[in-house]
Amino acid sequence: MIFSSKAEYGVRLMVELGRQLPDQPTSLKAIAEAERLPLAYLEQVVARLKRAGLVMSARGAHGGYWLARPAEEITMDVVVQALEGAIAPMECFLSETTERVLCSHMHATEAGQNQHCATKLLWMRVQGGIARSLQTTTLAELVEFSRRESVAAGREPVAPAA
Amino acid sequence: MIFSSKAEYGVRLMVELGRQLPDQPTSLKAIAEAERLPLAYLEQVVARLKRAGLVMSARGAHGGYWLARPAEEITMDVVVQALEGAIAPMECFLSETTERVLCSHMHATEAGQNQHCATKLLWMRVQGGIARSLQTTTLAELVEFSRRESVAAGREPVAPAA
DNA sequence: GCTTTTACCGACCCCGTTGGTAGGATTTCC
DNA sequence: GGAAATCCTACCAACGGGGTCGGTAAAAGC
Repeated sequence: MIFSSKAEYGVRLMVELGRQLPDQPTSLKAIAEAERLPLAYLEQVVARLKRAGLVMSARGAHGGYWLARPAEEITMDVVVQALEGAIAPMECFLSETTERVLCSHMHATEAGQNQHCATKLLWMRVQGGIARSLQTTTLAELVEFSRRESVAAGREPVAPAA
Repeated sequence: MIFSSKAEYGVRLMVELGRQLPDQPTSLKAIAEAERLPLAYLEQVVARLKRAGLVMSARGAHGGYWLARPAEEITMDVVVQALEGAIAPMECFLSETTERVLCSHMHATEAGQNQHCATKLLWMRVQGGIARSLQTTTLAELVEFSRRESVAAGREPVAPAA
C-alpha cells in the first residue's frame, strides 16, 4: 500500500475541519465520533498536521482544532507530506539529511565511475505522476465532494449538540 | 516508500535481460554479480516474473532466463504488478478475492446507507497518476536508457565469459 | 554414470514500521 | 474546583520486508 492509515485518517480529519465554519474550534472527540476513528490515535495524527502549520488549536474546554488557512489554499501534497513524510517511489530517492526528494540513484562501477541505475527513469515518471495528482487537488475540492455525498445521504457534517 | 526492493531488483533484472540477445538464457548468477544483488533473494524475485509469464527459463548447465516477449511489448505496469501485486493507494482499494483494484471505499451511516468517504476522490487521482506513468513506459525504453548510460561509462551488459 | 551447473522450492529469521493503547500533565472555561 | 479539552511520552503486539539456508530436480559435459 502506498499510504498508511495516517494519511487516510489525516485527510478525513482535514476534510471534516473544512466542513466547519472557519476559525471555530472543533474537538477531536467530535471528529473521532463522526468518522468512527480511535481518538487517541487521531491525537498523534493531528499533531503532525499542527507541526506542519496546517491546523491551529486551542486547549481547554471548548477548545479544538481549525484550519490554519482557507481550504482553497491547501493543496493535498502538503497535507500528505505532513502525514507520511516525503513520499518517494524508492528508498534511494530520499536524502536523509534534508528529507527532500532528490534522485541520486547511482551505483559505482568497477572503474570507480558512477552510473545511473536503470530504474531511475521509471521511478522519476511515477513520482511525477503522483506529485502532479496531489498538487492539483485542493482540500476545498474534497470538502465539496464530501458535501455532495452527505447531502445525498442526509448526513450532518459533525453531530451537532443536541 | 511506494515500492519495495522487490520492484527495484525485479526491474533491474528485466532490464538486464533486455540487454541480452533474445531467446538466449542468462544465468541468475551472472545477473546477480552484474547488479550486485543477493542471488538467493533474486530467485524469489524472478519466480514472480516467471509466474506472470514475463520471462521463460531453462534448467541445468547453460540454463537461465530470457524475456518471454520483445522488450517493446512489455509495459512496466505489468512488470510492477507482477513484483508488488496490485498497487493501490489504500488498503480498501483492493478486492481480496480478485487482487484487482476497485474502489468501494464506503462506510455506513447511522441510517444504514453507504457513503463514499471523502478521500476517495484523492486516492483515485493518485492511482490514475501512477497507472498512467507505468503504462506509458516500456521495458525497451529502460533498456535504451541503460545502454546510453553504460556506453558513457564503458560498461558491458553482463560480464562476458573470459 | 558422475559431476557441475543451473533452476526451483520451502522453511526460517531478524528487524523496523504500523497501528494502535495507557497514562498522565497541562490549559482553559464555567 | 471540576470538566473538557489539548498535549506528551512510553509502551506493545502484529505484520511485512528483506533477506538466508538447505535441499531437490533437471540438463550438459566428460
